[in-house]
Amino acid sequence: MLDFAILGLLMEGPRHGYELKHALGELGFWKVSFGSLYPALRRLEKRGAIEATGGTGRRKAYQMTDIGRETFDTLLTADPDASESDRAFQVRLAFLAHLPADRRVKVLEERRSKLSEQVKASRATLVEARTSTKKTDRYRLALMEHALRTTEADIAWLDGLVAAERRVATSG
Amino acid sequence: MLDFAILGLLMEGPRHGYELKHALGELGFWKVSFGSLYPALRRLEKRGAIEATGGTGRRKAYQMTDIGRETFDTLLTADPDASESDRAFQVRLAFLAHLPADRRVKVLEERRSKLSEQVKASRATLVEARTSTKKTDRYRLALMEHALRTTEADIAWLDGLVAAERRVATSG
DNA sequence: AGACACTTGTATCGATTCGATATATACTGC
DNA sequence: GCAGTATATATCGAATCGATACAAGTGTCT
Repeated sequence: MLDFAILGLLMEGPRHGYELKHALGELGFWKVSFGSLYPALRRLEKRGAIEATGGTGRRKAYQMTDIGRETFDTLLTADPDASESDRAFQVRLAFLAHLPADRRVKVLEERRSKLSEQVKASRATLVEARTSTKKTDRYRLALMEHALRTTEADIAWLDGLVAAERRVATSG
Repeated sequence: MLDFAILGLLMEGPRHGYELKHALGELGFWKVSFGSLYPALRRLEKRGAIEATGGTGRRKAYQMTDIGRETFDTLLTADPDASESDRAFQVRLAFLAHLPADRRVKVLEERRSKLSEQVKASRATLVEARTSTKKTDRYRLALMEHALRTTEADIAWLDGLVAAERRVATSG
């Protein structure tokens, strides 16, 4: 998953570790640690997916290999199973532009339907908590409500993305 | 952190592993894996913070010990450093009721100020991305905007909690 | 009654990721 | 020339994940 993210970024040109960390951090949903990043780079290098090209000074720039491009494409194309984590989806979305335009909406809609399930379950739990004889702690109730509202907001956001996608498809 | 969550739940009475997992999952922000949970239970047991009491059938119910209550109180009272993760905050919030009422607002406000910082940084990055010569990928832009809006919503939510807190303080 | 699926429940394995820390150079403002 | 910050790579131990195994209990269809 980190591997996929790294490969995605390297698709646009060589980068060194520090740069990769910041590029990922800028996306706003994940501050990768060096303890994850450097091992991941070595992992990818060992698999032959990336290779180090001399970088200026201390820098060690990495670039894609043919194997890397293949790996990226495989991961990108593999249809996401139901157990995909939030983070995995967001990473996938970050590189969705690499997927053929006609397959993008499907990714968004599958995510949407997963979140809808979550909302359903979440609502049921809330009702349960509110009507239960022994009343739930108010902070925990607040957390549950917040989680629900956040997921609903995520769905609305996805709807916006789908709409934008269709707009681009018809106008382009 | 998981340890703290487990202790917090056990403060309200004995539970077995499976129950703990579901109770945490219901909060909506964390589906703990068994691979985390069972080792955590063994960890806590070894430290003497919890002890197994016979449970029905296969079940192994755990309950707090004096050491456990001490540990929980220490973790609860320790003021959260700046590097506290999202999850750590949410867990802390779940058990905020155990903290004396007059100290709760401070926890919420510290969290708020941390998120405000994040928003500031996030806005700057967004402006950068939008005005940059080479335009940022539209999906990545969407992710950045969404992260920003989510954080703003979190802040509004916290404001609501603070308001509720003060209301309770004056009325009670 | 027997067969089947599903939920409940504990447990462990390897791999990933985190958070902290070490180390050192480059640049920036005073 | 000095302090402070940003840049940069690296590694360690511990926490967590995701998958999987195993098995008892519960319901339900025929």
